Parts: sequence; C-alpha cells; structure tokens
Amino acid sequence: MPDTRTKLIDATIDVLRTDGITGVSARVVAARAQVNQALVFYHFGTLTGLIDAATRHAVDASADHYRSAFAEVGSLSALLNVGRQLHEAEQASGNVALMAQLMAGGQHDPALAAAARYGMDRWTAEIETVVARVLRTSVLSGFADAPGLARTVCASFIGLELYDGVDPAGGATALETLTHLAVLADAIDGLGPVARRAVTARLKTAGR
Amino acid sequence: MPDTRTKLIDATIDVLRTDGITGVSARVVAARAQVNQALVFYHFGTLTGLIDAATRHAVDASADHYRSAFAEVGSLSALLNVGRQLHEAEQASGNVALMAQLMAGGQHDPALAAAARYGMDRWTAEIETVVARVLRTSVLSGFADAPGLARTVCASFIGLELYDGVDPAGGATALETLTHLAVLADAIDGLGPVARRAVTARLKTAGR
DNA sequence: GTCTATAAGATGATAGAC
DNA sequence: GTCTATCATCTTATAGAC
Repeated sequence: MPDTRTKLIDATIDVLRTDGITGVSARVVAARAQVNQALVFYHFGTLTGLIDAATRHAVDASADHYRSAFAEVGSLSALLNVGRQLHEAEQASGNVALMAQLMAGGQHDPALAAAARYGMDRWTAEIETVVARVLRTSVLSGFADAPGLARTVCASFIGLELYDGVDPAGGATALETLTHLAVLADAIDGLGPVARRAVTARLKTAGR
Repeated sequence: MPDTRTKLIDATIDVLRTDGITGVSARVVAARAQVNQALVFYHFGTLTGLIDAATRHAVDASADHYRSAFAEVGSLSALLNVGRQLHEAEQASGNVALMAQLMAGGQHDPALAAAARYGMDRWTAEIETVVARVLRTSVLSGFADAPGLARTVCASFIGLELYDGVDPAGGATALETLTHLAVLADAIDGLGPVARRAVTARLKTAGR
C-alpha cells in the first residue's frame, strides 16, 4: 500500500495526462488519489508544489526509459525511426503529452517553468548522447552542434505530439515525414567517397 | 471606438498571450476589455465560444502576415532564416505562443481542438506553398512530401517557442541550430552535378 | 445591448480536533 | 498524519430591470 505522498504524486500525473494542466486542482487530484484534500497542502505546501514534485518524478522515470530506447541507435535514420516508435508508445505512456502540458503551464508560472526546464534538461541529455554518437559516423561530422540539435529534436517532438492531439490526421501526415527524412538521411550517408568529401568540404568552408 | 464584440475578442487574445489558457476567465477578459462580464455570454454564449472566436480571428490575421513574410523565400536555407526572423518578432507578436496555448487547451477540449485545427490548417497552408516551391529547385526534388514537411515544420516551431518560453538559454541554443541547418542545406544544394545526381538517384531508389 | 444582482458551485488554503 | 469544517474568493452562467 503506497503512502499518501506517492498516491498524490501518481494521481497528479494521471490527472495531468487525462485532463491537462487546466484540469488539475487540489480537490480533483485528492479525489483521484482517494485522499483527503487538505493533505495536498500538508505534504506539498501548495498545489504548484505538488505539480512540481509529480512532474519531476514522471520525468525521472521516462528519462531512464528513453535511455534504453536510444541505446542501440547508431544512425540518423535509426534515430528518426525510434522517434516514430516512441510516438506509437506515446498514446499509452503519455510522457510527451505530460511534458507539453507542463511547458504550456510554465510559460506563465515560474515554478512550473523550473520543473519544465528540469524535464527538458533530462530529456535533452539523453538525446544529446545519441545525436553526438550519430553525428560522428555521419557525413555531418563537420556539423558539430549536438547540443543544439538535441534540443531542437526534443522540442520539435513535443510540438508534433501537441499537433497530433488536436488533429490526428494532420499529426500522422507530419510524423510520416520522419520516415521520409530517415530515407533522406540514409541517401546522404550512402553517398560515395567523392560526394562525401564534397559535402564535408562545403560544411567546413561555410563555417562551423 | 470598437464595439463590444471586438473589444472582447481583442482582450481575449491579449489575456491568452500574457497569462495563457489557465489565466482566461470571463471576468478577467471582461475586465481587460472594460466591459461588463455578462456580455461575454450575451455575445458568445460560453467562455469557450469567445476563446474560439478570438483565436480564429488572431489566426486569420497572422496567416495573412506570414504569407507576405514567406513570399520571397526561394531556398531551404532562406526558409530556415525566415524561421529565425519570425522567432525574433515573436516576442512582440506572440502569435506562436497563442497557438501553443490553444493547442495545449485543445488536447482535452473538443471546441478548442477544433479552433487549433483551424489555426494549424491556415498556417500549414501558407508554409506548404513555400515548402513545395523550395523543394522544386532543390536536390530534394525527389523528396516530394511537401504537406508532411510543412506540418512538421509548423509543429516543430510551436515546440521550439514553447521551449524558449520556459528556458530562453536552451531555446536560443536550439534556434541557433536553424542557422546551422541552413548552412547544411546550402552545402547540399551547392554540390556539383555528379554528387547531385548521386543523391537524387539514391532518393529515387529508396522509394518516395 | 447593457446593466445589476444573484444563483450554484469550485477554488486554494487554513484552523483546530483527533 | 489525517480528518472536518470553514473562509474568502473565484468560477460560469442566468434572470430581469432599463
């Protein structure tokens, strides 16, 4: 039997996933946790404090999970395909949807913004490792911006899930593009040595 | 002197930008519009009805604005650079931030989801025209997925603005990547005819 | 179209008994 | 730690006077 703290944290994650940031209230969360409403404030001080604790907990769990998903990724096309797999798992896990709600709330709430930063830092750290590894074995080795690329990939994925949530058809169209981009990445990586050197040279002279 | 309807619509857009979807209430909006609170329901039926009308109005205006911004874009790198310019203008306009809030709310509210779909359809229509034009003159002409790419670009940009809102430093890092990607796009487009044909051939055989 | 007044309920948070 | 009870305030929405 979990203690009250964990019951409240689990319930908060659940409400955030099913009803979004606008659906979270001390009473709603307490009801779902089958716990007295006043205990939210006894254990976490404020409602925001509970959301903060809950989202950090959820992010810690998902970051560990993503680490193993990315472990075997060795090429840009493989990374894009893992992106597609993560999207399929997302409907059940709701990890990205939760982060999206946290970021939306964080735009105007400093405490939620801090929690969102924590989450993005953990996620981008995982992706940055993969991106850096992938870039080394690619034509794009001259393109050394792993930190920026990791953050772009991560933020883009959140945007895509948000889009998918309001327009599944449009979201599917957008996500199919990941497959096409994977093909493109393979095409560029599969170039002969001459063309490869041409791209590399151009990247070098263009600065960065 | 604008009429009450317009005052309420303008105030809603304003509240959505400054306080997000969680900050919107009939009383807050009416106060900002300097209008009686009951008039929200007289003119729009429900609060959601007002948000719906306001966001559609805002999207119509921004889509027209983006059309002219994209008019002269002729290459992939130019498109990425316009993306950077739009980000700089975003702090003042708040168009993307508003769409992000609408999409976050739309995840669990069918009416807001419909408004968000309307907005994304208008925006992607603008971008799709540019993307299709850019792809024709690029090595990627074999990569014909303009609808998917337009939606991916649009959704990604929303994710990036959301990220920038909670972590300006991280957001800046991610957005700088757009510049690097523009350089990369130019490098690939600037390949000699031999390498160009190699890429094109690989894209063709890879299907799509 | 606009106003006041008000219903009917939800909200974050606290005091104090146990 | 957990409970009840409560405060003060906010919420959407409506009825009815002007």
